Amino acid sequence: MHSLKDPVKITESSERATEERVVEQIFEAVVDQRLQPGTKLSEAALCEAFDVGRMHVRRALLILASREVVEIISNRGAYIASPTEKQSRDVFEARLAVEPSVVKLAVERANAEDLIRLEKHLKKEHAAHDNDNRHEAIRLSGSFHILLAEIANNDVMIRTVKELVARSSLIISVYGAPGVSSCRDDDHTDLLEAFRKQNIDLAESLMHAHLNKILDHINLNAPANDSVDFVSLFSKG
Amino acid sequence: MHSLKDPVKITESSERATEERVVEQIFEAVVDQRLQPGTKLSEAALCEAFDVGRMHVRRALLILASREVVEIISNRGAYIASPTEKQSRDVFEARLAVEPSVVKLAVERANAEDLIRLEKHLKKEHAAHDNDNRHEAIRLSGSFHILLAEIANNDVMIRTVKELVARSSLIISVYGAPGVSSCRDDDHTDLLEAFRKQNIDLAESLMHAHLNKILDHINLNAPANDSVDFVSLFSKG
DNA sequence: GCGCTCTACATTGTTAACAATGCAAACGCA
DNA sequence: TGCGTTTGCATTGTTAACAATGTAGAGCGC
Repeated sequence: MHSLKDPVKITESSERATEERVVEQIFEAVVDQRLQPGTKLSEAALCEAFDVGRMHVRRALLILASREVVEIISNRGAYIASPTEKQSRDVFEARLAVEPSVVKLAVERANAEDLIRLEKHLKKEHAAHDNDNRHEAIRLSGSFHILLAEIANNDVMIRTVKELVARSSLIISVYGAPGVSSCRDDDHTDLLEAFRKQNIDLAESLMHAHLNKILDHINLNAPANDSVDFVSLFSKG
Repeated sequence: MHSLKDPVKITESSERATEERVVEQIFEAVVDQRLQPGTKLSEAALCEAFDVGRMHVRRALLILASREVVEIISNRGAYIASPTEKQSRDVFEARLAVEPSVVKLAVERANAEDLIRLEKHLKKEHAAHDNDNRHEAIRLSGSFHILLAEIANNDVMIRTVKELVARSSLIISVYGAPGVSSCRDDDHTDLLEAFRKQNIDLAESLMHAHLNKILDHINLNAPANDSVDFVSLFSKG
């Protein structure tokens, strides 16, 4: 068909970047809490919003469901997930297991350029906070953790952290103390200090403490399983 | 339509368990190396093998691709992934980060019943080894790690470990020393000992050592990026 | 009016036909 | 014979129609 005399790729790439793009966008909207748990994601609406066919929308929803960011109920549609208490505990347990290692690798591998990226990011975070730009602040707060995984330069960790950050946003929506929506108290800045000092142990323990602090603002009155606790449910208080 | 007088659910669940099933099966085949890297997964073949429609096959492949166990190339089809060196390093880095935490939680939470499950599993592993049942041995060796995540009772970790174990099988296929296909040297039994003693630190360090031992049998002659090393490629020897 | 049933509509799930692309074998030409 | 081209087939990608299910509202008996 087209040989040497056809140096230009015709289709460039129809590729399946389509659903990737949709997934990304929904992820972002979940992270900065523009999409709340329980929100229905109707196929028609998404088709219009992203200007893509129903097939791509359904495939995007399937990927999101496989990451437990979206729940698909047969014959009823797709909804932003509402994490159960068990799921919430699993997510933060996983974050406590993974993210200290992420930050360890990040400190080991960060170069001058990475430090600048971190600085710039923190400036933006502070700016968003000062301007009371809530969505932006939450988004940046989450993407700080993702930036660490990028500096660690590990694709598995990047993907994992992205998922866990998104789900954390949902957890905070459901169980979080009202108003408290992100790490406001500059733990992130302390972490940058640890980067500058190349102090791995410090960075790890800061991350550990940071995640526990987030967890402190979340109200998981943990029965071991997911059954409803009728006693506390009907006790006056 | 059907009200009180219809106490039985009609459809039981057409649900999307269809693609879940296909995903599971392919995962298993990858883990025990019946499916090797580069193997083409044609839609028609899978439709026949699992007796499902093309739609479900495509959706299953999409999920597998999102876990980087298969690679989908536009207009050419789906193939079992051939991990690059970078990807391989990422996978084992992630395992080293996650699995010690998994085993830590597992030891903390294991009850008598769990110990029995572990014992039974190890017996099967040994039996498979003694009978030179290679596929079975590899499968059990992988599912030991998954069993630990199940005992840890953390769904995120279960899903993560499943993915990492499957990808490890692919990595071993590509970069592993021939013949060495799994943890044969009873590190798993040592781990059970740590469970019995409820020695968390021991269990963590055993897991760490165990993963590093696997890594020792893998030949990642690591250039920092994935570009081909033409110098060594064309040097005699 | 209250509750139930039934009907009409909206949404999701599935299938099948069609379009586009890649691949391989046959052909032609030097 | 070797290389490039062409042509036909096999496979994947996309769309649109159809089937099935859920939902809301009207109708109706009590």
